[in-house]
Amino acid sequence: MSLNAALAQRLEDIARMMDLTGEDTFKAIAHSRAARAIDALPPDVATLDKKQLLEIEGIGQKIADKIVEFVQHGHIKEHDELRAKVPPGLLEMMTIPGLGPKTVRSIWQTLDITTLPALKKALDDGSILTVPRMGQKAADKIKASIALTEQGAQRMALGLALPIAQRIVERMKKVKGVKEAAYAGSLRRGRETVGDLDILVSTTDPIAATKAFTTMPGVVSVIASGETRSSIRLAVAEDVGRWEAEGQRGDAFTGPSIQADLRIIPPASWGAALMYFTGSKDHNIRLRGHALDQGLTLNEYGLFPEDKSKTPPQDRGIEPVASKTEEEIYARLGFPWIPPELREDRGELSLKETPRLIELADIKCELHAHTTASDGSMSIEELAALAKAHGYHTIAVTDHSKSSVQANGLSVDRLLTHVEAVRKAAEKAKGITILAGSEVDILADGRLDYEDKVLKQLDVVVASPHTALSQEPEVATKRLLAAIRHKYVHILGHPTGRLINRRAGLSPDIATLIAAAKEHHVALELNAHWMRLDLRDTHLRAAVEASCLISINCDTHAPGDMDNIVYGVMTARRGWVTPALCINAWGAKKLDAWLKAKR
DNA sequence: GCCGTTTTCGGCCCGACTGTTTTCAGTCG
Repeated sequence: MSLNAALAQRLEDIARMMDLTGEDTFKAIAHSRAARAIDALPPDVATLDKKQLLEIEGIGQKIADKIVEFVQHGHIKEHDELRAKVPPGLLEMMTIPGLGPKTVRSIWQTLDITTLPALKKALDDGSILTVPRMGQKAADKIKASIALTEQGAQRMALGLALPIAQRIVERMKKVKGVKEAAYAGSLRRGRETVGDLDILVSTTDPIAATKAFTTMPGVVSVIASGETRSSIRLAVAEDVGRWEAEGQRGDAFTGPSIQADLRIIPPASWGAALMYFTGSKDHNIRLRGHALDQGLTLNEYGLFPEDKSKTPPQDRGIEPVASKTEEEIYARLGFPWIPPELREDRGELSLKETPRLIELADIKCELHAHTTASDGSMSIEELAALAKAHGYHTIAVTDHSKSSVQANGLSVDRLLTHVEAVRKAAEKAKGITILAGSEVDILADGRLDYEDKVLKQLDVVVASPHTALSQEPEVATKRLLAAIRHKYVHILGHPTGRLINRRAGLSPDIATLIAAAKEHHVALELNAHWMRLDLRDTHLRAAVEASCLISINCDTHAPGDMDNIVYGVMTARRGWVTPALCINAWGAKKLDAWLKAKR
């Protein structure tokens, strides 16, 4: 775990323990906000002095002192003191959906329950019912929620969630009375994982839409169902690398599932609702603040004049000043339209105009792909045909190097034979450039898996770490720096080696890598596979600020893999990547000149 | 605890749904 992540965890724990001890809620919120700010921070906090810390939004004198204390001593006194007061099991209890600080505190003080097993016992023997405001229904819900958490319900990867959401949207569009349907939430913002699916529908027949939603195939339970909102759990099943909603299941279903929420939106409020439910929460809070500054109030029904009344304006027949489209609401507040991927309260409201971020149509080549020579499923010709079908001008054949034994990596002899075959295919190919390259292993000590005289013969070299992915951050930084500084390396492939929800990967000092990559004209890869998305959004943002080159690649092994570019582009946009900085968006000539400059 | 183009004090986003109440607290997003 990186220092930033460890610190963010401490601050978040402080916030949660404050909730539990009945401390001022706003104090807890402030710590929680600071935790998120630290978590999204590209530079290592240890490299920042107090003055720089204070420049970060949401960090003031007190929290800055706590950060300095953590960096210098490895712990925070206030954290230690709270830990002494608050049993650790309570924090675990609070991770159960539906169990908030008030309820956990109430259970703690009434029954002296401080662990999850003790809570389960109280739920089973009925003693939980002696807690104030705790009835049988609430107890049943908590019980079901614990069961769900224990079976490992975690945030679903973007690449698994998006196809499911798209299918639900298509289904809802066919329901009688439905005018518009769309997905929102973190999925629309392109986050690497999503907790649930937010589906928005505007319709003349809310009852039909609600019924269609709560009874569609795959629904295992209906969590809530009202006039404007319904929540369900959907069973999902693996299907050729994707997950999809399965057929109807009984109550006993305990397999993987995801929550989906339906919101019924009045057509006149479509833009306001889309904005509201797209979030992020922090972006919305920031926007509302700006609205209040201008004597306006913003909710999911629109932007209204603020008049301090307790009854919401839409319930008093007050006309919004903007509500139909996102564009008009942003414009009325004095902002350009902000692309969903940017709405994370990371400075996007300082933009004077909508930035020209990278788009799917900008991608013109794939520079990291495998064939049957190593662990891919396509021949050179099939790979080239696929790239051509995607409208690309160039495809790079980059099979694994010799140390990747598990991936049938190529010995020097096999590589040279393979390069011959690639060159022959390139001569015959029409309308596409085929490059001979390698995805060469960066060995644990930073050396590359082939000698220089071999690498020199290749058109493109992608250097990637595949083993020793638990190295200490300092060792990993040195290792990757060595690869970046290597004179024949073009691209640093999936730099951290992480696998979402499965493997943390390396935690190198990203700022150092970015500076070196910039200096040595090396592109940092954003591996577009939804299991990787490596580099991640915050790293990319730091790279963009340093004008470092980015390469978005699908790491293609099989025909469907090139479609993962969607997730790469979404992630790149979250990192504010522009077409100019993305070498895959360059024309063939510019790319060729850049590649040859290293030979 | 943070923050400030009316503020260094007094605010801090806002609404839906559920369950336990009988007018509202808690949680979520």
